Amino acid sequence: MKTSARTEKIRKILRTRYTDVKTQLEYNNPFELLVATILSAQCTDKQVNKVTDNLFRKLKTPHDFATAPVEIIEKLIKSTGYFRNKAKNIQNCSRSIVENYEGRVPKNLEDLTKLPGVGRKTANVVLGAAFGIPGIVVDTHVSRIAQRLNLSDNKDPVKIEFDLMKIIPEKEWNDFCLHLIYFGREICRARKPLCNDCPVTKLCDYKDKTM
DNA sequence: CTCCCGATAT
DNA sequence: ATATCAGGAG
Repeated sequence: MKTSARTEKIRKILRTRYTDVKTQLEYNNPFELLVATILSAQCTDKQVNKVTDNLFRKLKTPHDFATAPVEIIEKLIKSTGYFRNKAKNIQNCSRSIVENYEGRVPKNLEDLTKLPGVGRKTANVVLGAAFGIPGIVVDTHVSRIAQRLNLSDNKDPVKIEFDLMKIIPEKEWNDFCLHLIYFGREICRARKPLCNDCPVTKLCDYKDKTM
């Protein structure tokens, strides 16, 4: 089967299975989403929501985060892991937003990725969810599934990003990645993927070796 | 490449 | 005990 036809079928199956997808992160504005996404590195969304609920009650604006003692931020986000790096990054990120962007989260990839602690994955999450700007979000799920479904031969996240950009219509970029993420959590899990329950198994050559 | 790092599932 | 969780920086 041609790659495009196979990709089309995969997209359709996932689209049908997962309607109305969105990030599980809880936020009230672009800045909160940025902070929540930085916190979500190597951490579940659920765990992030647990701390941001309280965090955003104590600290609201970029200015609040820029001027708070970093130890306070560390304490508030500790349970998300990597708390020293994340606290420092969130603070420096907030300072940059205050100093360089008039207190507003920039709306383009180039400026976003200049912020400390913000890579392409985080930037694309914010662009997509907060501003409706299309982007391919390559996280651990997207990376894993792109390889299992043979949508990309590459292991480098940036190369995967560009591979997917070529085979997915731009308007679908955000939803497609969310579909893969939902699919990755439910079926195509890192450990013990549920190949027997998989809706795209006929389009997939990957077979779970642990079964 | 290594380091950062707590919570959870298996 | 170990792998993994919507990664990024040095």
